[in-house]
Amino acid sequence: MKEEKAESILNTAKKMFGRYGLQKTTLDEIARMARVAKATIYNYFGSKDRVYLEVLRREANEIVEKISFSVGQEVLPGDKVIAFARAKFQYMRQAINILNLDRDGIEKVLPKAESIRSELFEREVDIICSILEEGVKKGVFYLNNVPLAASAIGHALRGFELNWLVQENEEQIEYHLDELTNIIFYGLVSEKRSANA
Amino acid sequence: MKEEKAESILNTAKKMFGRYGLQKTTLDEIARMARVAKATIYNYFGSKDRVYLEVLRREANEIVEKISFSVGQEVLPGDKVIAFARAKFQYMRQAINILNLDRDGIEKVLPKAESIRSELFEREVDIICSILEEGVKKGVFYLNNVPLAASAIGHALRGFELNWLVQENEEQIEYHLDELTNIIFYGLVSEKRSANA
DNA sequence: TTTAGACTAATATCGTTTTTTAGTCTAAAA
DNA sequence: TTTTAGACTAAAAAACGATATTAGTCTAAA
Repeated sequence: MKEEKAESILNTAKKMFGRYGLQKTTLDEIARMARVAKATIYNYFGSKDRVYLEVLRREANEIVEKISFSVGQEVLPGDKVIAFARAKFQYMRQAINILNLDRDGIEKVLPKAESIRSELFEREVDIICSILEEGVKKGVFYLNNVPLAASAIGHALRGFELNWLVQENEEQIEYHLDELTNIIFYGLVSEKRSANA
Repeated sequence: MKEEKAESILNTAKKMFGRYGLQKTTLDEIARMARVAKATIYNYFGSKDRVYLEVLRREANEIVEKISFSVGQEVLPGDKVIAFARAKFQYMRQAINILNLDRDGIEKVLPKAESIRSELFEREVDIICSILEEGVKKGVFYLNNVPLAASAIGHALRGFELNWLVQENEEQIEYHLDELTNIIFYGLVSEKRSANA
């Protein structure tokens, strides 16, 4: 029941996979770096792929967790939307392996890995969905089809996510994201505006 | 001055590159399929890369042209935004090589090719920009920073573009796109709504 | 339980040979 | 003049076999 062993293995694996990728990282190296026997890794995870998938799974969970926390800090649905967007982009940075996953096009990598990626997307949409639902219930948002709207916003945010991998300047992302949330709030045709940049 | 030769070469090249990619397509094949001598291709284009880049350039131009036309058909700025989104996704389908370009992650391909891709993005943003500008001038859109808003919308649409490569069902895209434009118009906080799905 | 380490079978790497292909050239045909 | 077929070269890619790594197993000791 030495949980710390598994912990140590996964932390090391996360770093190594993040730096060198799935192929170029060997279990012998991970074992050496994590100061455990290779057999121990097999005891816990059974295969190299499952170590990798577990790393991805934890990254996804961590992101969802952190986003949920940030959203939970806010009270007003509007603030929650903004918190969501900010948190997502801030914490995505730490999910190196998930990030590399769609930098590499996903193709060659395990199908399971892609499903974790798309599951993350759906969980994000779920969070957006519940924010929107709350907003509608409170009478501050007006939407015909909440799940559809959530999904659309989710897709829109993906555009930033993927471009951001190339773009380096964090400020640019901030600006654009602010403008997008602004539009999402008030639309193009409303006179109401939040504080301008 | 036999323009038709160049035309034939480019049409054939577009098909072959689209089907087999840059690497797996040989100039000998293109020459054979286009019923011209290989030397003729070199007369016109000078190198294989330049043939490929010319194909990309034409695809980009065609898209911009078709989008501009579709947008031009509409009078109201709101309709123009919708026309833009629809046209973009409809005609992107035909730009096979540009599409493959970011399916393959762009990495391995020529740097010039990427610049054509990002140039296309900027031209699209320019179109959106002028639509928004017109809307603001006519008093139907309200925006602090038009270019920023245009860029944000452009990024948002990229999210669909990239996801759509994986998703097969065209209808889904339609639905989501409709919802997104709806949000972009009226925002989350406005009671005004267009006809619902 | 964990460990070090030996072990195997599959996979990847590497260096070499062979083939393909981008790009050039020429002389004839259009 | 321009285009063509085809020969040609140099460079890159594919094929291939030999070598080395590495995923995964097993064992006996700690």
